[in-house]
Amino acid sequence: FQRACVCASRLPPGNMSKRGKKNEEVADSDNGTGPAAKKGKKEAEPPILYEDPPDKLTSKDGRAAGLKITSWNVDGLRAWVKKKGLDWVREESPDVLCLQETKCAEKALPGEITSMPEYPHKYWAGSEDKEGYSGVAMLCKTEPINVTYGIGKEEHDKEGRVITAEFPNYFLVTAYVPNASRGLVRLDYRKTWDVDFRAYLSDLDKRKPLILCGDLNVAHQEIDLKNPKGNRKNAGFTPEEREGFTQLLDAGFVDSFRELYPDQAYAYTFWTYMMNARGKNVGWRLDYFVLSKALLPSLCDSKIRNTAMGSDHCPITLHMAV
Amino acid sequence: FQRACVCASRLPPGNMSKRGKKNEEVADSDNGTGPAAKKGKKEAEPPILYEDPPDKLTSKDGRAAGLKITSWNVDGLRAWVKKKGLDWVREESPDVLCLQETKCAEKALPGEITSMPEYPHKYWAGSEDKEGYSGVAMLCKTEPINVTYGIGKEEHDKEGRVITAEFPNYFLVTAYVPNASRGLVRLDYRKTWDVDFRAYLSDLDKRKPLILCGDLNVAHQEIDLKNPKGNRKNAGFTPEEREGFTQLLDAGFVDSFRELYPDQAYAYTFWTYMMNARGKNVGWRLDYFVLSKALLPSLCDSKIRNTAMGSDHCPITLHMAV
DNA sequence: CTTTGGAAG
DNA sequence: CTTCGAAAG
Repeated sequence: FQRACVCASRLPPGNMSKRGKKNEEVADSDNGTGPAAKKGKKEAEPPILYEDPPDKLTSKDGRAAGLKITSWNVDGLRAWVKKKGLDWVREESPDVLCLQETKCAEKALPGEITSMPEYPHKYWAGSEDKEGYSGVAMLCKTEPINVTYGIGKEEHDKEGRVITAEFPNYFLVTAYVPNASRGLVRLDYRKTWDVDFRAYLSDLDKRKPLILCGDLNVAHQEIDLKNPKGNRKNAGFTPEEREGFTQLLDAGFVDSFRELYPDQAYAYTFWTYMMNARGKNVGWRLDYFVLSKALLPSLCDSKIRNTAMGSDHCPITLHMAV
Repeated sequence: FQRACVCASRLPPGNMSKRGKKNEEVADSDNGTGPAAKKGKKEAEPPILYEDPPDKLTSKDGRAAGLKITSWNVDGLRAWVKKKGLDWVREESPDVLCLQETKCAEKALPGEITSMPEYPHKYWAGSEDKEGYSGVAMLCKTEPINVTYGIGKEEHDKEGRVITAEFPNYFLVTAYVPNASRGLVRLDYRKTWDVDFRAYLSDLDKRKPLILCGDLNVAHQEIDLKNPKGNRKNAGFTPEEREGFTQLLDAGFVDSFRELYPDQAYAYTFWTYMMNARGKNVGWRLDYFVLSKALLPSLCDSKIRNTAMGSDHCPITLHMAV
């Protein structure tokens, strides 16, 4: 049942050759190492999988994890519910559940989730214009002090992309960052978003440290996707989007997974449904827990739950000793 | 497995009461006879089903059936193929198979049907403007003398609704007649169609007798649908559409099923997918084999294959001694 | 490849 | 309720 693979190399993949197709998001084979990498047909090399290690439940300074947050781009809440996503959530049982790409108006939400007693405090944001587009949600076991929607800029706040919850010791922000789209037709908008979103987070951070989670729609470095060479001109791995993420970190934030596992390759959170990408682990790390530096001492673990099915993204989970 | 019911009353249903809803196409219960027909909630009366009698394979004048034609509105050829519609067809094995609402461009046809060796002669007509709309097909074991598309009037021939095949002793016409639509927004067009289509058939009939089959999108008389009272203002049972069919018959044609079974109620070929209409046999007879009067002596049987699944219509089959 | 709402039935 | 193509990812 569980994917095999134990000894994933700790180094990023080597030379990526002959991109084939045109500008598709993932290359089909393109692992290009070893004797099987011949010129002709693709050789069906065994995929290099990634097995997330057991959860570490203490911080560096020895405090016990007391806060568990899960984030999942569900790619359509209703389909995801039908595919038993909520069963997995009940098993995982995080204190806070953050969802992206719900694609569902609040009035069309399935009863299975609106009636979930484990999470009495539920917050929904949907796209105001296009039904069934974008949308994020936050479900909490304990009630936040305050909850806000959007990032305070009219031009960004009509697509249901951000929910911010204030808790006593931190802000929790969940976000579904705009996709630059095929042909990068929305890259200019994305750059504006990145600037404004970073400003929003920096302002919050002045008041209280924050945890940002969600689908940030960028693979930061080459190690964060299977086929970096072939995707430099594709949405999610353009220099502009990568630079946006770098600038976010430079503003005083930390990529929790990369902080803990600086050299871990093949660890992805998204695989296109096309070309059996997930079966071959041809993926991207697009989903993150980003922390204010002040929260770093409380970080226990940052997990990638890549055996959980129900979407083209897998869930990620954060353990904090707060 | 097979639907029960043997003793369906030979009389049309009695008083239809309290229409409920607004102008939905089928009423939910509304059978309104017997002691269970009380004022309040619907009582879940057992549905009156219809079991088609065994095929009669000789004509009145004692000749053996030698031609078998099946007509089926498949409501989307690709979905119908996935639902094993072709398995049923292979079992039925008609000499000619006529399909309506294929909703499929010729280049998108599934290989399962384009490669079917039992039918070497295949003819396709699709909507020229809207992909995935309308469309009819005819598959033949033996090659027709000639095949034409449409009814020879520009204004009607862009939606892939008619194929005419000429055989030595008859024309075979398959048609998907335009639906008058919700709110009867296309009833005016339908009336024009009915006039022109009737003229087309009359012209053909002067040359050689014809068999017309397909989804004619009208229930002719009250006996031809479960809820006549409630549907007088709905597409498929307006006075105008019914009169169109009457005028067709007056032009020298015969409704083969009604000819053989003049009083058979509850015999339907279409049930809306909504409200479990098929399970309750709340249906309409919309699919017909209509014959030139000259072919009446050759009529053996006109069947309703209402156990065949895969569409919101069931197939119908004609046996002729030609 | 898969989700969604929209048109059509 | 179910089909389909479109937009989006």
